[in-house]
Amino acid sequence: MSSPLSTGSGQLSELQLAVMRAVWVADEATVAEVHEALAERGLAPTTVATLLNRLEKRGLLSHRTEGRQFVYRALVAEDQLRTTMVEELTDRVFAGDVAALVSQLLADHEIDAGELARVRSIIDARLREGSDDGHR
Amino acid sequence: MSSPLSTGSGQLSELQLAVMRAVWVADEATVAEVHEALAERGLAPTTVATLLNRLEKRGLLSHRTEGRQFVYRALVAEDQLRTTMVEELTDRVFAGDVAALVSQLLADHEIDAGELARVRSIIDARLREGSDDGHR
DNA sequence: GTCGTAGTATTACGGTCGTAGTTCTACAGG
DNA sequence: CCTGTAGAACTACGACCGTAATACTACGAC
Repeated sequence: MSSPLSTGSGQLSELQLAVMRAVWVADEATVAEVHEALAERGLAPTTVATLLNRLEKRGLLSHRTEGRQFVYRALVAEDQLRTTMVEELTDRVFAGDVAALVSQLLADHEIDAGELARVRSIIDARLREGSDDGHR
Repeated sequence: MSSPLSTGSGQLSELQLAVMRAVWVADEATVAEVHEALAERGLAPTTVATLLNRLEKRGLLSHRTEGRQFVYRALVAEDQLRTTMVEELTDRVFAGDVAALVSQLLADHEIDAGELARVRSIIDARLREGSDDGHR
């Protein structure tokens, strides 16, 4: 726990997340590849380069030089980022009360029964697992 | 559905939320009162005034003049804001997959059995309620 | 060796946020 | 009437975001 995520505001914007996603799915990606992946947004290539640059400065990406282009890699896993962002929202908006957040989610959304059952089975598994080992 | 929240990025920072909270709990609050409520942050009174001002411009607050001071009121309910913010996170980070978000929450947190049971009962109620009326 | 060009580095600009100093205005006390 | 002062209005500034134009550099083809 020393990644830039734990160092405070791990909030990424939609766009930044999109860039991260492009890198995640490709595992490694050049500026051109990320630009291509975000093609439908109509961004200039230099814009994408700037984004990657700033993300690297934030410690979320790193790059190596291959030929004359940069190949970026993520320094944080998607799960980590998700966790951090969810956690921050939970703290900010629900004062850390996870159950309250879940309630809100369930209350606000038209979740089909299948999804609900899925979630419930997750909970059941958790409950059943009891505290036999606490946490992995 | 025409509040500023539905109009795109309803993301508020920690500080902005704190200000909103101060107004929400007081129902109406002067600059001085909000400043007082946020006292532990050690902000200058003018800073608080600026915050309130900008929040008003964003359409989240309004004020009336009483004597020589401003009395602010929230134009959006806390629930609305919560809903919007959670929704945005769900979309951004989980592509709208609420169940995935819930899974993540359950996986990442050490939620005590009581909380889990609470959440599950909410789900059960939902499931039981079936689709008898859909939504009020 | 010169030059086109791919691709990075630098710079920019308008917006917002956090933060607050400075200025203006008008009520209250003398 | 004059003035202190409370409190709002205006201005500011560094940081970061979205966006990108422009500048630079070096490889590859002649």
